[in-house]
Amino acid sequence: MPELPEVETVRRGLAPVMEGRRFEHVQLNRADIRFPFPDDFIGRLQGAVLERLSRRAKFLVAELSSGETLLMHLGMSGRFVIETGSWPPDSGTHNPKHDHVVFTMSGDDKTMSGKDRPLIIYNDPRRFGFMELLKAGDKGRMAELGPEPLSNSFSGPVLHAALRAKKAPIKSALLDQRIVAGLGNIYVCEALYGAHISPLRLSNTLSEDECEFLSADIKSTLALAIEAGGSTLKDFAAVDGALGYFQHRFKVYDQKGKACPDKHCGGTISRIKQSGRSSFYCDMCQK
DNA sequence: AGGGGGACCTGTGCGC
DNA sequence: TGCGCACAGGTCCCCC
Repeated sequence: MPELPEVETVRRGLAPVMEGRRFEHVQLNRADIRFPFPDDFIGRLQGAVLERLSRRAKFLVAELSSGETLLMHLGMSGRFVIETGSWPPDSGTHNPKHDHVVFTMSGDDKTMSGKDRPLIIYNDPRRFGFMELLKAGDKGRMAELGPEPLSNSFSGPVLHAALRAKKAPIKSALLDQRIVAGLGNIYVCEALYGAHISPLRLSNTLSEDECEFLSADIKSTLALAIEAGGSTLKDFAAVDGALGYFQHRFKVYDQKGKACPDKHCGGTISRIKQSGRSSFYCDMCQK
């Protein structure tokens, strides 16, 4: 999926065409993606105003005037495309085969005529994404999330405390959304490289200092990626189709066989499997 | 109870 | 060119 920086980039792209607008029409092209859509999904959305679009970890969180909250998760290959007019889009800019949800938002009367209302199209070839509608106070699938990495609730001491009782490799622990919420495979690899920590290290062996470095590196890696507009991967594009460019800055992710970016190191980036997923690292400078 | 592996899907890129 | 396999950003569920 889109990891935290990509979801934040999507949020920033969607906010101007969704916040303060009413769901005039909701179209579902199938009954389920990863999970079935909520009961009466269309009826509960149509007519409601999307008051605020925020983000928690990798979830998009839309607060509605009805009092309910729409959660949207992009899974591995979900993306949003903004169009105007009617579905299917006639622009030919994308294949509508995997368009699963189409939101037609109310127009801004000052600048848009009726037929120019924004269409927000959810496209997801692998269908690992999902949407939930929550009543007030219900956190749904966000219930177990750990601290938001860019907030003050996440720090070296907080990380150290969370890792203390964990025996799993640090790579697995950082992917565990209960430890810290929003990291995925790419940014875990990148942050561990920055902190000079091997993905193979067992979580409970990290010192307080190492946790301080690691938490700082997680924050800086994510902040830099958000600033760059999210990474561009095969299945990800910013909602307006603009390409991000953080991919050109990956130091280790998908860099197997390349020289360690640290000129003084002289190591080579390896790829190993951990819990069925690829880890990229330099065994010369990550210990 | 924590942790590892498989499942859920489609698409792409590679080697033969 | 075509086929088959490996692999892909995430999460959930089952089993040890």
